[in-house]
Amino acid sequence: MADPPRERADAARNRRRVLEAAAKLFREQGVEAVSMDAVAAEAGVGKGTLFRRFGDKSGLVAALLDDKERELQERILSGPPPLGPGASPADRVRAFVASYADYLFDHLDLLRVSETASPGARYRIGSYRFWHRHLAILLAEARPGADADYLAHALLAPLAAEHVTAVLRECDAARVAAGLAVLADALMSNRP
Amino acid sequence: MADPPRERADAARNRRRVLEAAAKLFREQGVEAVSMDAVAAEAGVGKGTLFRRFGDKSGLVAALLDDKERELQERILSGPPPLGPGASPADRVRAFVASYADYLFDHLDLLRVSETASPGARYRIGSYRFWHRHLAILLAEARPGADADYLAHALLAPLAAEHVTAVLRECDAARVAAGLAVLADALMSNRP
DNA sequence: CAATTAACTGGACTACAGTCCGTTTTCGTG
DNA sequence: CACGAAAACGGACTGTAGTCCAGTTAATTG
Repeated sequence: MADPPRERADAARNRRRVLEAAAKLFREQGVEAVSMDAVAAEAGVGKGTLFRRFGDKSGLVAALLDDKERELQERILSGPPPLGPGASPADRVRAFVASYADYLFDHLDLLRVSETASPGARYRIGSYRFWHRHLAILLAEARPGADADYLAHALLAPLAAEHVTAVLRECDAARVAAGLAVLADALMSNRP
Repeated sequence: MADPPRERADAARNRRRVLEAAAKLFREQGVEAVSMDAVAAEAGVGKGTLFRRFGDKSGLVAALLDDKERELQERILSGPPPLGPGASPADRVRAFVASYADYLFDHLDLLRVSETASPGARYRIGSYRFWHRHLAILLAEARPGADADYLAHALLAPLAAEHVTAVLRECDAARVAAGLAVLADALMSNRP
């Protein structure tokens, strides 16, 4: 019934070429310095192809991050506690914030570009929805009565790549991680 | 000794023209839709002049916001408590978050452009420094031992115009304001 | 294996941000 | 008022993001 719409061979070939070219240029020159023109040229592909496939730079970078991101999501959905299921909501929130911060520190440049390439990009990407949903469920469980949906957004705000980049100019990574933990703790405690 | 370097008459005239033109176009077409070319044309001024004076769109918008921003800063520095001096640090933080949120809701479009025109713009503007410093001082007083500097950044993160814009697509302003209050409360409570 | 068709391709094209630099204007000084 | 330096002007110029569409190519079908 549902025909499986397979990816055409040339399309697959070009996708691979583009991702390899992008990875190479980003490694050599830094993510921000590389233009889409340059990626297309290095990949031996027209601009139209590049944009048709990835939408914009944010999409291209997101494709490069896909594996790492999926791995973190797997650990959340079915990995060992406290990040995975089994621990208390409070512990899982703390574990998420810590793990996400690690992920962020490791891929700060890519994430910053992916989140800021177009206005509001961060909040439209599928993965933001994932992180938000995960936190909202845990917060609702840990703090019944609170506006878990909003608080999840608020807790993700200081995890924005651009925010962390700016803060890292004054505070080192350890302070940021510790501060985030304090913030998570504060939010998880049911205050009078 | 220090010669007072006055602003030249033509410079003043053009500055006024540009700000009037920008205000008009922003009002008519929305901030995002107006190009710098259009502002220069409407003002009857060359692009070079526009960029020399305001740097980029972020700077132009910041100039338009200047009055409102200064007013809020005045109220913080010397207005009545709890926003101004005299109230407890916790109350002043709460009052700041509420007042800043109002300011944000009132000028969301301008602020979003001003914060996102160039990468990291938000954190370079002088006013960010002001808000941060204010919060850091209050937090240090209310939570001795905590990393007030980092926590001030973290509390400003969900007050980013782009963040609020994105969240407003799901939560109305009242929920955002209430959520911010909860967040501020959580941060001010000295937990075990 | 030829015909069909849907998807993919690539580069010319538009619009915008931001720079550069030769020219013009202002304003203090003699 | 004339002059010269400093400041400001403005528009041509460069580089980039993103669009568009006429031509090409891969899969499918009889």
